[in-house]
Amino acid sequence: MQMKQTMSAHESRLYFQLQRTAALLKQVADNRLLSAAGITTAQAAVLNLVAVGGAVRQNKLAESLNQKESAVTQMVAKLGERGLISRQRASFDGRGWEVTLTDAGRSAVKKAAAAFEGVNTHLDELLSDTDQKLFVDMLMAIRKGLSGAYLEQ
Amino acid sequence: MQMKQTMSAHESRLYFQLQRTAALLKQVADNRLLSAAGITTAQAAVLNLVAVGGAVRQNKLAESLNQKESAVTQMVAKLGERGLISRQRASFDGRGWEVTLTDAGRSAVKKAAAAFEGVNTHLDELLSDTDQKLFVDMLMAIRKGLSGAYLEQ
DNA sequence: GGAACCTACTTAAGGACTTAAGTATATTTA
DNA sequence: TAAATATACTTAAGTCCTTAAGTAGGTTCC
Repeated sequence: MQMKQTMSAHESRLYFQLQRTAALLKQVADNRLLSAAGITTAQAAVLNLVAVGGAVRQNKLAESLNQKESAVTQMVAKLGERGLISRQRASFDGRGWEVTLTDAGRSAVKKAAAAFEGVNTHLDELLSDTDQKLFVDMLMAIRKGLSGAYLEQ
Repeated sequence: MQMKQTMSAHESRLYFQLQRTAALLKQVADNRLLSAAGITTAQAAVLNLVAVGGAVRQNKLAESLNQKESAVTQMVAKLGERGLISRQRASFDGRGWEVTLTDAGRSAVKKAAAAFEGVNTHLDELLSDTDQKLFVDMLMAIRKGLSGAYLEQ
């Protein structure tokens, strides 16, 4: 029957659909947060972790965000320049830094959270609760099945 | 009952799960393609469109990829440097370029497609056909509901 | 046929990541 | 306790995308 085609425009639909939807959703969220709070979703994610966790070490941030420490170094530097966070040397470890929010950072987080609610509300209108749960379950199944498969050697 | 929380570590589960899964899947696919064909998934996507479409204009590539023309300019420049594609002025329009594959480009596409099959196979093992269909339907529902919402003013 | 407009692409700057290699500071171990 | 190793972070270079502001060729329309 020869139904399977090699990588054509449509093949790997799941892959490309996932990437494209993620990109679109990120753009929408970025636009909203940017105009409401002056920060991006990536920045909001960091500020949020700091807001919740208090004085947070950069390696913890990297771990929570699933990113490399070098990415956190850059992000933290940028957020520091913008006056949204500050750093102090970690007690008991002269290598580490503890990141905390400034007043401006706290304010930005609050605005961002409100804007993000709008995105979530919109999402709620698009997918029912049951569907959302199902969707997230599938995402987690993919992540679980994928993680470690080819990444760590 | 106060069940709804504002942007905490977990809120927006759908959003972050989607972004994280997309990022992981991209990394896995990139690793595979990179070692098998020496190109990334983003590069493979471009080469693939050219392989299928023959002499392709850059604006068409941008449209198909859902990207800006400036992104295509850069990608095409890089692929040209690596000898995977070549460009010639478009017949009937002195502004445009037509992109075609070199032999090296054709070879890379072929290898990339084979490597991508591996990713798809892996995905097939993680989600049943029915689930995949459901999943893609949800992705499309999100995209449909989202597109145009905040992007074009 | 020339001014006004549109289209195809380019350039520059910037955001958010990655890998690889480097610098301190801690900790372990011989 | 000094040498070896591990940890926390930084730096540099590279990828892939964006927006905003070009440039250079087409097209319209009076």
